[in-house]
Amino acid sequence: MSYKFGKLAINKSELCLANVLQAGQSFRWIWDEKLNQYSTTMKIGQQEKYSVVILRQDEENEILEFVAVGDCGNQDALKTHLMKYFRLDVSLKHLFDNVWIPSDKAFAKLSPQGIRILAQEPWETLISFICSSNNNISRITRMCNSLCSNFGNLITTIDGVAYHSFPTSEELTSRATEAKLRELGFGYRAKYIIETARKLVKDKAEANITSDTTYLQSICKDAQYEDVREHLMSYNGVGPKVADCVCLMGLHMDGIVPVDVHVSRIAKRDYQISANKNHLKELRTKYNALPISRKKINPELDHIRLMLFKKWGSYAGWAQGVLFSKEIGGTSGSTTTGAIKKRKWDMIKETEAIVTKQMKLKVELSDLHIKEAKID
DNA sequence: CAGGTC
DNA sequence: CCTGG
Repeated sequence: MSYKFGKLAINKSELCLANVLQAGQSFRWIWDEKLNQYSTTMKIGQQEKYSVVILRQDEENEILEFVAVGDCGNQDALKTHLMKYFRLDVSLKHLFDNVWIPSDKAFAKLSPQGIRILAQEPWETLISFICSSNNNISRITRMCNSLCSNFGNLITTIDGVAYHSFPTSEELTSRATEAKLRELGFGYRAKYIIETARKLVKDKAEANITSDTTYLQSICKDAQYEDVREHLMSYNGVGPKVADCVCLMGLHMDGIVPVDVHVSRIAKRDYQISANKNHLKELRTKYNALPISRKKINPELDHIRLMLFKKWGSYAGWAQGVLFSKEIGGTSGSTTTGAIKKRKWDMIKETEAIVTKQMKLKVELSDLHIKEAKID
């Protein structure tokens, strides 16, 4: 079967599919080794229905090709959606040259490798990262796909591969149980997923909102980052690390650095970040007013987050993405055969990043406009 | 132990 | 604590 692909000019140093789709941000892109393309299901634009989307980067590495299966009449909508999903309004070259290299020597010997932060669907991001706790990427990938195939809706089957939607909070509450999830190998996270889905259904009803996406976006409205994180941590299985992942990748709070063991190691080893008694006391006082934060936040890790924000600025989360990729190197993703394979780290030759027309034409983000959360 | 949370 | 590499 062949499709009519749309095209988007984008240099590989600005976007490298292998480096962003299989590096632990998203867990549901399927890589077809033979066709050298990626596919998944996603909601396009403001729609609630899921479509199968196929992506590939051509040999010259300067064109991103895309198609939504069975939706060929609406190529522009997909193009607009992908520009938001990949955040093509943000130039990595600009961040390297004008922000990170001048302020951080570690970036001087690095170059943009097409590693960027995605704007993912927040509900899927929340559940995916609940699954990520104390876990490895290949199992997280299996779990996310298991949620879709067991509790999502069948969208279509292509070349023998069945594509499902990511289940909504209602679908999870009505179709899944903790016992069933345990059988499927979710371990102790089974309870977190069920309870989070239930609470989201309840929260949405109280807010009179039907869409998971819209609801989670609505908690950012007129809210500071600290309040958004407090709200996210009201869900079971969501601590500061998971909440920050949702803020960064699901709610596009670009300055948020999720602090895990790796980032913590980088911070101490390469940046000599360490909190003194005053710092920690200040943070404890600050979170005293927020009952859940007070309970869940580790002041020492939160201090690292703040110091890295100070170091890297309003796109600190993106800087973390770059360094993190370097730290853990290649990782695994799923393929059409279901096998989890080691991924080759996709290095880019040192070419001058070309700011494409699409980059200059800043994407209209009107329907995504969420009041920028203030970060200190 | 694995990109934490209870 | 679940599970698996």
